[in-house]
This record gives sequence, structure tokens and C-alpha cells, in this order.
Amino acid sequence: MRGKEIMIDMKDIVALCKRRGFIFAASDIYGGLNGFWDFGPLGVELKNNLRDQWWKSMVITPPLGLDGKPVQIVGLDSAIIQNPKAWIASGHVGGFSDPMVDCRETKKRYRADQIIVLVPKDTEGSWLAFEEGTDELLKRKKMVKFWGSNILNTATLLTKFDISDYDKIIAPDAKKAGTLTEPRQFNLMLDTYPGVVRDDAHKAYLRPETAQGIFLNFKNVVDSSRVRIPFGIAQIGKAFRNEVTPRNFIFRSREFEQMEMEWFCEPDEAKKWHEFWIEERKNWWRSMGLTSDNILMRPHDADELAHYAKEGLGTYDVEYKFPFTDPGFGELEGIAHRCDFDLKAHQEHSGQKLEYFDQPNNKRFIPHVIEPAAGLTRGVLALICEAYTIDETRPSGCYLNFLPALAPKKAAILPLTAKDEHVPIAQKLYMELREEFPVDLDIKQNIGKRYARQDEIGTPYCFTIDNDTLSDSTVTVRDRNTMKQERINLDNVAKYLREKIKPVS
RNA sequence: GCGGACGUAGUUCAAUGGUAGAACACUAGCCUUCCAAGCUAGUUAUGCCGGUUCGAUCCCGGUCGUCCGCUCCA
Repeated sequence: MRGKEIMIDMKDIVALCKRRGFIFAASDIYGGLNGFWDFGPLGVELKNNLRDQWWKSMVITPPLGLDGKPVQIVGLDSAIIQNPKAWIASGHVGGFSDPMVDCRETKKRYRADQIIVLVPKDTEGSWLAFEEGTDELLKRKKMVKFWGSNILNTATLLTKFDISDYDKIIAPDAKKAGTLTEPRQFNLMLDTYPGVVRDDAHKAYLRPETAQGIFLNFKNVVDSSRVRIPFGIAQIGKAFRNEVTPRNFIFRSREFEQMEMEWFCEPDEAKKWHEFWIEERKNWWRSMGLTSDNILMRPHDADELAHYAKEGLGTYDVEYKFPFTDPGFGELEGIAHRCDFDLKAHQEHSGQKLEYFDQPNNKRFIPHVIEPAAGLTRGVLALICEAYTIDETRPSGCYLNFLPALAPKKAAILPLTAKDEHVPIAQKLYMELREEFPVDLDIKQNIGKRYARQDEIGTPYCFTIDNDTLSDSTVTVRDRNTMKQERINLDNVAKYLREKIKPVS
């Protein structure tokens, strides 16, 4: 069990995911590619299930709003590649690339725009570099050490210096001067060149978030779909980021899938809606089977806010305790207050009016935006980690305890033996059930092995046809979690599944 | 991108400068009336490229990948 005597090893989860066809390394036969992953036959089912639950909870059956009536949310599927001007407006071209410097002596890496260099008034001797936020006392000690009592100086950002000055600068943790490398740009957006000619004029970006596609279509949606403020636009899709260090299985990958909803509302109602969505989103993740102990709601500190959220009322993270973050937590979703940052920016850069006209009150304004932005890829990983249950008493050693509604396979139909009497009944049941549920028919090998396999892929129910079936038309139902069996009538199997696999939330 | 460790079947682990082996898993058959049982047979590996060598999985270099620590993380 999680957090108890038996520790869960991420390696075992990764091995299970590969062994049973949930997740493979992308281009595995070529040795993989760092930060890219493929979803196998069961992984894609699981991912689709989680995706569909989100879509249903947002677009098909959105929650009741502050007035007790269902809120209005419409869907969208925008292109991955948009006009590159969109990413200039959004701040990603300017703000999504950081200049980094390395220290050759200490092997540490710093953001050049967060290093402050103190230069003595007479510019003689060593210049001292500090990370932003370094304690004043520490600074003073170092100044006294290098400059004696003569500590008059000017403070300048490292980015303002010419590379020829670097040999005078002592890096924050170094003893000698001149150990910092030239700043290098880390561009966190992947780019591409639409069209057959590859030159800078045709450079475009793979979206680093799906959100901007929503803002770009704000006007189109308002003009075409009779939505009225407050309302939301929801989108699910791939996004791409050049993560410096893809790590922790699919948690931080360079290609991943997002589920984002932009909620447009009146500026003075934004705070209320922010709180509303924080509560909604927490409850949604719980309804997906993530237990309270492993879920955490965390407000962002001011210094970790994204560029668009700085003027807003902050961001709340929904975080999950993954085995590799335990006892810490990792982000599943951020619920940001984006103010009117994005629409205003796109209005300025595009020259198009992105105001909303409130007809009854005869007023125009740029809506404020609350953004619940969830990671579908991360969500799948959280579901797997949450479901992974060690049970040394059973042959498989573990099972995946998915909610029935999310399990890739809802049931397996197993003739107890491969004899002629059992198999045809199983086949008939399978043909009937598959019209309504994703189910497996497994005839080969002894029954224990087949139960074990279904445990490992998280199938909640197994229906077994035995000799009693021949005489009284009953089958056994085996419950994945308890391994208990009961007999039900063959005719009631579909009904049984329908009742057990209730829609979540 | 930096530093360190590592890379042998699906998994866990052997072995060797000269034919790469086991267990479990997997597949098939037999058997089997409920939890990876039994019997028989079978598939599957030295990440990739190069160098040294008569010969390299082993030694060396590069590369790719993994893990740990930095760094980054909208």
C-alpha cells in the first residue's frame, strides 16, 4: 500500500507499463528518444477514458455555477501550429527562453538574468557575482574578504556585461574568477518550418500550451456560438516543450497532452470564479480515484508565477504524490488567474478588437480569464501510480486498482477450460458484451494465469463459464480487488456490468 | 546542457579476449472444474558506431539511452 510498509518502486511500475502494453519508450527499437513516449494498446484506452471523463465534465455536463444553473462551456480543437506572431504576443518567444551560464569550477548552472554582479567603484580587482536573493550578510562577508573595507560598488545584471568582462567575475559559488561560460539561450519551444523552403522567414512553433489556440479563437467562438459571459472554451491536445531534463517516466516529457479550459468572466467576478474552479477541479481529480492523502492543493509562491499570472490573483496547483516525488508532490493541474493578459496582448499585436460587448448592460470590456489547465499525460501516470497495489498474496504480486469507469478493459470472459462445452458459451457472451463494453475473451492457459493477467491490467471483473453454467446458466463473477466470487445468471451479466461501471462523479 | 554511475532475453541475474547460460515470464500442445499448478516443445539478449586485436559482449573512443545529483519546469 502507498506510504505504508511496502514502498512502491517506480521501476516496477515502468516495467509493468511496458510488459502489459500501457506505455513504451518512443522509437524503442532505435534506442528510444529522450522525453518522448508511446501509449500502447491499454495505455491509449486508459488515456482516452480519462480524456473523455474530462470532456464530459467540462463540455457535455458542465458543473452547476454560482447561481445553481449549469455553466456554459464549448469545445475547440485548434491547430498545433499557429502564426508565429501568436507566440510573440503571448510572451513565449521572449519569455520562454532563458539565458543560462555554467560555472566551470563548481559545475553549477545559473540563469544569467538572475545573477547580479557587484563591481567595485574603482573597478579594480575581482567582481563578485551573486544569485538574486542572496543574503546581504553573505554578500558583505564576501566583499570584505575580496575588497577589504572598500565595499562601495555598483550592482548590475550579468546579462548587461560583455563576454570579455567575464574573466574578472567570480561566480557565486566559485573561488577563482573567470569560470563562467558565455550565456546560452535555452529555447523551450520546439520549432519547425512549414512550407518546402527552410528559412527563418518561415519559422513557426509547435505550441507549448493549448491555451493560446483558445484565445486566438475567442472572437470566432463569441461570434458564432451564442455564448454569453461567463462562459468557457475547452480544448484537449498535444503540446510540446524542450524541457531541459525530461525525467520521471512520462511525468516531464517533451511531447505531452493537455486538457485546458479558459473561463471568460467579468473582471470583478474573477476572484469568485477562481475559487469556484479550484474547488471543482480538486473534486474532479478525487472523482477519478485519486485519494485525498495523495492530492494536495497548493498556492504558487509569488516568485514562481508565470509571466501571464503576475498581475492576477495567483495560481493554485493540484498536486499528486507520485512515488518519485514522495514525500513531496508533483503538479497535475494549475488553476491560474490570467486576468486579461492574453486577450489584451493578442488585441494589441493583431489589431483586432477582442472586447466583449455586454448587450443588456451596454458595456464593453476585455474579459478576465480563469484557466484550469490539466496534464492528461500526467493524469494517466497518476492514475497508474494510484492504482498500482502490491499484494504479495496473489500470484501476480500486484494489481491495478482502476475505477471501473476508467479501466481499459471492463471485464474478461473466461471459459474455465478450453473444452468444447465452455468455449461456445463464452464466445456468445463476448459477442454480446463487446457491443456495450471493452471486454477481453481469453481461452488459453489455466484459469490462474488468466486471472493474474487481468489483475495486472486492472480489469475489474472476470466472468467464468464452468460446468454449472451448462446446467443452470449461471457464471461466476470474480472481483479484482477482493478475489471473491459470486454466481450470477448468464442473462444478467450485461446488467451487472452496467450497474457496476457507473459513470464517475 | 554539466558531473557521477550504468547498459547481457520481456524481467531478474550469470559468464567470458575464442560456441553467451539459467530462472521466471511468454507462445504452442497435452492435462486441468477456479487463482501464474504439472508435463513436453518453442521464441527471445551483449543499445548503436568505430578503434585496438588473428579474434571484442569484455579493452579504448564516440554516440544513444537509463538512473542519481545540479539546472530548468507556463
